[in-house]
Amino acid sequence: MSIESAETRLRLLETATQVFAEHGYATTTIRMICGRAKVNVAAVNYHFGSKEHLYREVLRYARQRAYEKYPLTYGLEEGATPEQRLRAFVHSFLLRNFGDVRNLGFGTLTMREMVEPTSALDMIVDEGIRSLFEHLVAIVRAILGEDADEELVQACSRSTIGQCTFYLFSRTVMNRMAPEQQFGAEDVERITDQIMLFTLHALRGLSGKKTD
Amino acid sequence: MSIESAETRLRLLETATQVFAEHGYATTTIRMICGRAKVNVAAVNYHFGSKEHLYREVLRYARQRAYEKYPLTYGLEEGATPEQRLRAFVHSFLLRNFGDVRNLGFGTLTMREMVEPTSALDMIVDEGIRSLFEHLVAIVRAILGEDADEELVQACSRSTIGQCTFYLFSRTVMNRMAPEQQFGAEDVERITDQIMLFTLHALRGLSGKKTD
DNA sequence: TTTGGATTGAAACAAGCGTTTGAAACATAA
DNA sequence: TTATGTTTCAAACGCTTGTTTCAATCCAAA
Repeated sequence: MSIESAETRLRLLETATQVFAEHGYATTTIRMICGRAKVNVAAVNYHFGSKEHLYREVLRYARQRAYEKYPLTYGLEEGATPEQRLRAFVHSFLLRNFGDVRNLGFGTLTMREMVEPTSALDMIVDEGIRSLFEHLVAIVRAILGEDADEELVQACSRSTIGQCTFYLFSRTVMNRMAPEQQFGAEDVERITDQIMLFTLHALRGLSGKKTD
Repeated sequence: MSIESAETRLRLLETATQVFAEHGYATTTIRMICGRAKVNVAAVNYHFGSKEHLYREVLRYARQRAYEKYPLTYGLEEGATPEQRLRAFVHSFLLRNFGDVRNLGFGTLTMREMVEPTSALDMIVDEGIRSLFEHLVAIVRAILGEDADEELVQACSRSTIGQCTFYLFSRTVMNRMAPEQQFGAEDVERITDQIMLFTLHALRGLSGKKTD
């Protein structure tokens, strides 16, 4: 494979990430992607085999880049407290999913896949979401106490990540309801603070208790 | 319009609600709907004008039926406390959005519209979500205290509804990660309890404080 | 410079889409 | 029964889709 061929492939990957994120899998056409990437329509099938294969490569590509830049322990030092690790989790989650124009695609692509699953959802779950959630559960368990009821730990983990995903899923609606208050990259710090404030009060109040 | 014509129209509406909820607007074809409803493909354009007009009618229809059955004050008596009103809000939200097979469509349709907006999103926001959120904000303000910082009230409202929407948006993923623990209509009571437990501890902890 | 596989490009392909057509079937009132 | 407007139906319309074709072009090795 020549250098130029690799460049075409990469340009297709980058462009397709944007277009798939903007329009979703079904609505995106190969001609949209190729038009914006300034390559021939046959290039997708030559380099990736099909629209679906390109899409799967896009998902991998976006995820890898997002986690490289913002790992689960983003900005964390050795021997951090559970509270610090929770903050790093929330903060990196927000950054990874909509904190940067350059990896804008990842959060949107994942979100779309969750709402309108293609065959690629299993890949996303197995290669990302599962370990993400387990990471969170471990932190929540550490805060609640190691002997906390498992169902309570799970429920609190869902409540915590639910607050985070809200800013991803409800972005379009919130921006329409309160256009003066956008939720973008520059608001990540403030949102992190608010989620932490809410969550830590809840977890401390529940610490050492049983569910129901 | 004859009785049979009205029946055809209604059958199209019901069937279209299911199919749009299952596949989304773009992926759904008129032939899918008409095939399942056992009417001719021309019926959609005859009774509704176009696929898009049918879709908008479906959104109205699903919303009206869902709110009729589960209003914001579902099961609430006069003079209820803010905590009781919050519980009714969470409970009715869950029931309305995925608590019943008969109004399965509403939550899914709204969710899809939020992630992949069509021109109908403004309608959804103006005729439903805006007042829903304001209703919640009023409750949260009552719990935090009337002189609570407005930004804190807003943030806590987002954290609260974020927990609710999680069970809607992340359903596909949660069911894949833990197939033995499904989140369906029979789990609404338990989920309501868990959200309330988490949220009330957070709100009580924050009561009377300022955000920073 | 010549050769041969890799890559690109314009054009065409079959299939499926939303929509339209016009005749047939139906229902209702004179 | 006849006349009139409504509703259904099979078929076709024009268009877009993902994909394929095959000649033109490129580029490194011989």
